[in-house]
Order: sequence, then structure tokens, then C-alpha cells
Amino acid sequence: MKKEKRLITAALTYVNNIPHVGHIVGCHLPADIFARFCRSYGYDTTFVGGSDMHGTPSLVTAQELNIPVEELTGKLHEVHNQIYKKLNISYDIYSNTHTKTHEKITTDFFLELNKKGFISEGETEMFYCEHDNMFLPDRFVTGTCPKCGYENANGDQCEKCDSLFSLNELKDAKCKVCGKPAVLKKSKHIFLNLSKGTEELDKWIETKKDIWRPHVYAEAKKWVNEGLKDRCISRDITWGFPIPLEGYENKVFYVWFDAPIGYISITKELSDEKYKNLWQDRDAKIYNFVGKDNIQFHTVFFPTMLLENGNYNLAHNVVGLNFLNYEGQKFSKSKKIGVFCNALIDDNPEIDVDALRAYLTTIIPENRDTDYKWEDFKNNCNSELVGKYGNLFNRSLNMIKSYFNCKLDYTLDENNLNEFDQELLTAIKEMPTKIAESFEKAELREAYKLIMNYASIGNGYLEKSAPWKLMKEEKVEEAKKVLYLCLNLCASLCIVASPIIPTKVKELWSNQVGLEGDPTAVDMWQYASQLLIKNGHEIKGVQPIFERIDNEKLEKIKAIMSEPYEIKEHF
RNA sequence: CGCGGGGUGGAGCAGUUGGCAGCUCGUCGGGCUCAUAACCCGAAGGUCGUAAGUUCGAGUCUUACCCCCGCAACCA
Repeated sequence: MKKEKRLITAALTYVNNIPHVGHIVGCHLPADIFARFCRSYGYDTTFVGGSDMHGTPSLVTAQELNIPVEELTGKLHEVHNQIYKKLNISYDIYSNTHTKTHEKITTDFFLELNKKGFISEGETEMFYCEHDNMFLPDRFVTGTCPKCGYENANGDQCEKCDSLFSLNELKDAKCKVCGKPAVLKKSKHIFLNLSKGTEELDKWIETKKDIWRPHVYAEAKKWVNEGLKDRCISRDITWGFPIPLEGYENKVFYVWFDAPIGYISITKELSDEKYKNLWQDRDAKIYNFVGKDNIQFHTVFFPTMLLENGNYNLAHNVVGLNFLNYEGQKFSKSKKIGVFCNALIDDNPEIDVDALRAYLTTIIPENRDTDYKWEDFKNNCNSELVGKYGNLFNRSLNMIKSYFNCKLDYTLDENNLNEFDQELLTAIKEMPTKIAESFEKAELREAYKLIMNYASIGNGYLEKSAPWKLMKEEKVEEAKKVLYLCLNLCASLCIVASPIIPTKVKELWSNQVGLEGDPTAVDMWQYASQLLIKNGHEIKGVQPIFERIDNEKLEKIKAIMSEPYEIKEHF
């Protein structure tokens, strides 16, 4: 039977920000865990991601640093790429949106929309800075709020009194970049006719009612119910792809038009075959992992673009994640509040990436905003990873080593199983399936919890069976049986935990339990409910796999990861 | 102001069609000694954001209000 084809995407990341754990936990990590599970389960899996290179913020930063924007975004893209590698995010490709392939696909995508009559022209008025010679998006305009008189209001809204207003209401508008007055100026633009696709979009959304999480479905419905307005997809800046129409020589595509198309072109960069299989064969399933600020783009705007274009698949599931806070506050780079990932680039030995991944898994904001707390990080590591998971391996292997000199000459006798043995065998048979069901629904915290419960079953079994006691009573065969079953459980635990702690699991599998092959390999999941240990099996070694974190160590890690990346210091 | 999501023991969460309020961590007590002060068993701890309503019965349904988060279309 041909296995289902799945494309997993993590939201393209804007390069101007170097990621903190909030970015990781709200997108890259859940997408990675899901992708790793899909591979293990045997789906024909492709996992793509990339940097979103265009847009005004990068352009402004480059101007401030007085370097070409390509240099800035190129280098930051590399920093992103490295961080995800260090975190073992298993992208099949991590590319970016400033490539020839992407330009071609974006341009063709647009021309197709134009041919089908979904593009129209119009004129908009926008602030313009004569000094910097550029149009200014709202966030680059500051002025006095017309309602409350607050002097630091944004272009279209006031942080102080929370009111919204239109551009011409703002008083004393200034350019945020140079501080000089900004003036309103008209400019010709192209618009995407989202309204024409509303009906079809609504039909599509209806088919997702039972697939998407409730808050994702609800948000999509909200937009449709309010009615979609046509959306401007051109910008008067120099950074981006040129618009292939006469009269638009100095304009580029709005970054939100080209960015989501990036999923398509990045897949094509990987191979033409994948591109065809995943975007055009209708039986492929696409999973978008996105933060909650991105849900509208993935459930409404991009799907409408795809429907109107007509040549590509739409997402099967949009997995919307909420936000992560830090010790009850919002992450803030400028205030140095948060946990930043740039420290990972230097391979600091204090930081155990899998321990971090495991903790982050417990706080994936699947249903609501969650909190990163260093104390919880420590507790998760000490009580779950060391105490439950690692400890089961450690005590099982230790006994095999000291009682049987690392070798288990034992064949399971079905007629000699007590109630506890039966329970453990049932767990090995059933728990991997249960865990897979949670992974399949992208309920990753639940999956993690079940994995830890699974390890606990092993610890309870050891306690009840007490092989150390059996040895004292010289019931050697009984002790062998118990340890044989525990070792099988260990093998199973390697496979089921592989999406979350891939590095540790490989180490345990090869260098301690002593099995051939790779527990993270494609299609391994089927072996998680089997007894893999053969008569005469020899273990390779015993070593604590996770290290306890005491307060001193916690403080060290905390110090290392509390320093944000300052773009300006690297150019 | 509008729309959407959320509010459940100290912390994080589960509670499907309304039927004795559950899980993990933490805390406390006991047990075990193979294991990284790890493991196992037990206990304490909740007027389910507030108020009212429907019902024999509400965490669950209805209404109003309070608090947190997001969105609000040229910020990405």
C-alpha cells in the first residue's frame, strides 16, 4: 500500500528578529515533532521552512546599518538556519523567499490570478518621507493621537487610549526612521479580489470544522462572516519582487503576498517531484503550523489566493498555536526579558538541547497562552527526564550489567508470566498506539504525558517485581525475565520518544541498549509494540542520559540564554 | 466600542451527549535500596472568574458582568 504523502510547513520566519523560545515553541518545535512522528509512523513526509526576507523592517534596518539589504537578510537567514539546526529541527529544507525559484513561482502565480480576473487596480494614500525617499507603513509613522493627544501614537492607532483612526487624522506625522515630517501621498496599487473567492472559501472552511482546532475554525469563520475586502498586494519599496505589469516599475509585491507562496517554491527547490506530489496531487495532505497572529493568513488570505489560482492544493490542517510568555510577562528583546536562542550557536555544553526540547514540549501553547518558567524547566528535567524516563533505563541496564555481565540469555516463556508481567506486556502492546493517536492529532503535550506515563509503568513494574530481591532469593530466571521485559520496554520507549528527544534516544538505542539501526528512522513506529530483544542480547553500556539540574547549573543556563542577539553588533 | 479565544486545588492542564470534580508536577507522611536524594504507595489541598436563571441534578446549558490574550484588513 502506498503511504499517505504529507507536507508539513512551519510558518516562515521574519529574519529581522532572531528567534527566542517563544518562536520555537509556537511553531518550529511542534512542526518538527509532528514531522518526526509522521516519518516514524511511515508517512511519506516532507518538512519545509524558510526565512521571510522581504518587507520594510529589514530594509530600514539595513539602511540604519548602511549595508545592502541583501547582505543583512542573507546573514540573518544563516543565523536562523543555524539555530534551527542546533535545535534539531529536522527541516528537509530550510530556504528563504529571496530565490530565483521563488521569484518565478510568485510571478507566475500572480499572472495566473491576473489572467483569471482576480486582480484590480486602485489608488491609495499613504505617508511618505521626503527625506528618506520612501513610503512609510503605519508602524514607521509616529504622531499625536487625535483623540487623547498622546504624542507617540502609531500611524493608525494609539497605544495609550487604544483608539483607531485613519491616516489623515493623525497630527504632526513624523517618519520614525529619520524623525522628519511625513506627508500623505497618493500612489497607484494593485489589489487582490478576495471578495470574489469568499463563497468558495467558506465552503472549504466548512469542511474543516472537525479537523481544525476550535479557535482556528472560529477565527476563520469570523473573517468570512464579516466579509472579505479586496487587499492591496503591492508596495512602494525597493526590496521585494518586481510586479510584472506596466506602470508598476518601482513597486514590489507586498511581503504577505509572496511569503506564503514560499511554501510552494521551497518545496520545488527540494525537488520537482515533491512539488508535483505535494502541491498538485490531490491526495497529499498539507499541515501548516502557525502562531495565532498568523491564523488569518493561513485560513483566509492564502487559501483564497490558492482557490482563485486553482493550480495548487490547500492545507488539510492549519495547526494554530498561541503565544508563550516568560515568567508571566511578554517576551521583550529590548528589556532582555525572555529566553533567547542565539546562545545555542556556540554549542555551549551547559545547554542540553533535548532537555530543552522536552520542557518546551510541555508548554506548547496548544489551547491557550502558556508561560516559560525556569523553575518548571528544572523540575521537568529532574523529575520527568531524570527521575522517570532516564531512571528506568539506568536501573534496568545497571542490573543487567551487574547481575548478568551485560548479557541476557533468556527466552520468554509464555506459560510463566504473572499478573505484573502480563500488565507490562499489555502496555508494550497498547501504549505506542495510544501515543500515536495523540501525535496524529498534533496533541503533542498529551503525547509527551503519555510517554512519561509509559515510563512510569516500567518503574512501577520494577518496584513490584523487585529483581534485586529475586537475586537474593536466587530466583535467577525470574530476575532475567523481569529485566528482559524492562529492556524491551526501553527499546519501545526509544521509538515513541524519538520525535521529542531524538538525540538522546539514538544514544540510548545504540550505545546503551545495544540495538542495531536508528530509532528515529522512517517507519520505525511499528516496532514500538514488539519485543525486539533477542535471546543472548548484550547491552553496550550504562550511563545517566540526562543530567540533574541543581540551582547553580540552572543559574548558569539562565545567564547564557538571557542575552538577546543584537543585530547591530554583528555588522 | 466590535469580534474571537481563555479563566477548574500552589503551578500546568483534562473534563465527550448535564449524573459523586480528575491527571501531572510541587507539598506532607510511609515504604524500598537496582537507580542521578532517583523509584513505589498513601494523604492533604478546589464554594470549577462573579452573579442570577433553566433543571431532580450545572465545571458542562441560558443571561449579565469582571479579568487575561489575540484580531481589527497598508505591521510582519
